[in-house]
Amino acid sequence: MSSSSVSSHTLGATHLPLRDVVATELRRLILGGELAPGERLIEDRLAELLGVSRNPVREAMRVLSAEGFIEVTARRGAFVSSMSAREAMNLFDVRLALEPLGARLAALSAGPAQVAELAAILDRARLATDEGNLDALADLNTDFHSYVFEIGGNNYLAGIAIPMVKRAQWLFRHSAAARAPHSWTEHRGLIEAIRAADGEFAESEARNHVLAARASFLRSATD
Amino acid sequence: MSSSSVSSHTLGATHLPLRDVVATELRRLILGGELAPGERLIEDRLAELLGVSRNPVREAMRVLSAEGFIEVTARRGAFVSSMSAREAMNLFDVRLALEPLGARLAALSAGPAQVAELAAILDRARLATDEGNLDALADLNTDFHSYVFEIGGNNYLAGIAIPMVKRAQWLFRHSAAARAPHSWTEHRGLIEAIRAADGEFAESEARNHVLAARASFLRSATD
DNA sequence: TGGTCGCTCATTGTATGCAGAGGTTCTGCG
DNA sequence: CGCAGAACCTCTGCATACAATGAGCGACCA
Repeated sequence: MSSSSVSSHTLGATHLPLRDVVATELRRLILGGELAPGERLIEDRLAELLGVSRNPVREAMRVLSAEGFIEVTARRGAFVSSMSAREAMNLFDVRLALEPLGARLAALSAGPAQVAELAAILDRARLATDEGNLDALADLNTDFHSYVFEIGGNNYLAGIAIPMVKRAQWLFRHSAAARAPHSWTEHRGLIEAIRAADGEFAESEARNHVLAARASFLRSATD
Repeated sequence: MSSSSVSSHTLGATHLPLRDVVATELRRLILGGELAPGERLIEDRLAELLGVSRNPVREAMRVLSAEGFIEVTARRGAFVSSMSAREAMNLFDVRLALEPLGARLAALSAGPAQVAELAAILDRARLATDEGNLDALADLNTDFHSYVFEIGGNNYLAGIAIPMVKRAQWLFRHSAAARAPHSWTEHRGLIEAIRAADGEFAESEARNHVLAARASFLRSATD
C-alpha cells in the first residue's frame, strides 16, 4: 500500500494498535447493521476499507470471533454471526445468569459518583427517546449495562459480560422502539437498588429487566 | 528459520490452522505451569519454540487474551495472567452464576449416551485419583465440566464457560490433592441429577459443588 | 555523587509476498 | 440436457521484511 499518506490520515495516526482500532470499527459496523448477519468478511476488502494491512485485520478477527460477533471456519472465511431465535434465547439465558450477579456486585460497591453516572446515562437516554434517536438509545443502553458491570469491580465478569451486552444490543435495535419506555423505567428501579446498596433488590430488578426484554423479544419475533 | 525439518514434523504437518495449534499449546503450557503466572511471553521465542512464525503466535495470543489466560499491554508485551486471591474469588462468583445454569440445561437435554460419557469420565477420574495422577485428574475435571456445558446445548454459554473452566483448572491444581475425593462425590450427585432430568436438583448440585470448591480454595489459600 | 540525557538493543507493530486450499465456471462427454 | 472434471481464480494461511517504540545502560554534566 502507498501507506505513507493514506494510513497516517485514516487510522494509523492514532497510538492505539491498529488491531484494536479495527476491532472497534468492525464491532461498530456489525452493531450498526452496516455489516449484515451472514455477510462474509474478506480480509483484503476490510484491510483496504480501513486503510491497513491484512495483519491487524486478522488479529482483530480473532478477538471478534472470541466475542461471538463473527464465526470463522478454517480456510473458508469469516462471516458475521447471525442470531437465530434459538441463539437469541441462549443469549438471554446467559444474561439471566450474569446480569443479576452484576447488579448485586454493583449495588455492593457503588459510590455516589457511580450512581450519578448511571443516572446521567439514563437522562441522556430519556433525551434520545424523546428525539426518537434509536441509534443513540441502543448505544446508551449498552453503556448503562456495561457500566453496571464495571462498577461491580469483578473484572473477569466484566470481560465476559460487556461483549455479551454488546451482542444483546444487536437484538435491542430490533425491538427498541416498542420497548424503550419500559426499559428505562426498569433501569431507574435498578439505579435505586444500587443507590440503596441493596444487593437482593438489585438482583431481582436486573432479573426482571432481562425477563421483560426477553418477553419483548419473543413478542417481536413472533409478530 | 531452519524450519524445513522441525516445523513440518512438529506442528505444521497437521491440517489445523497453526494459530489453533499454538493457542492449544500455549493453554497447555500455562495450565501445566510450564509458563508461570507473571511470566513474559515473547513472540519470537514462542515462535521459535513451536517452530512457526510470529504471525500465528500473535493471532493465538489475541484469543488467549480474550479468554483471560494472558494480559497484553500495547507495545509492552504479553504476560501470563496471575490470579490474585481477589481474582480467584471473581472467578468463583462467575462460576456460581454459570455452573448451575449449565447443569440445569444439561439435565433438561441429556440423553443416555451423554450420561454414560459423564460416568465414564468419572470412572477415569477415580482411576487417576487412585494412581495419584494429579495432572490427569485436573484434565478430567476440566473435561467433566466442559462436557456438562456442551450437553446443555447452549453454544453461547459453552463458548464462555469452557474457557472459564480451563481457567479454574489452574486453581484446581493447587488444591486437587485435598479435594479430589469430595469433588468426585459431588460430581456423582450431579450426574444423578442430570440422569433424572431434574433441572432444579442439578442446579443445586452444581451450586454446592462450586461452593465447596470455593471453600476448599479459601482454606488452602490461608494455609 | 546523583541525575538526566541520549544511544543502543530487544521487542512489538505493520506491511508485503508467496504457497496452497476451496470454490467456481466452463467444457467435454455420456 | 445433465453431470463430471479440469483449469482458473479468489482468498486464506503463513512467513519474511521493515518500521518504530520502549527499556536498559552508560556517559556527561551539575
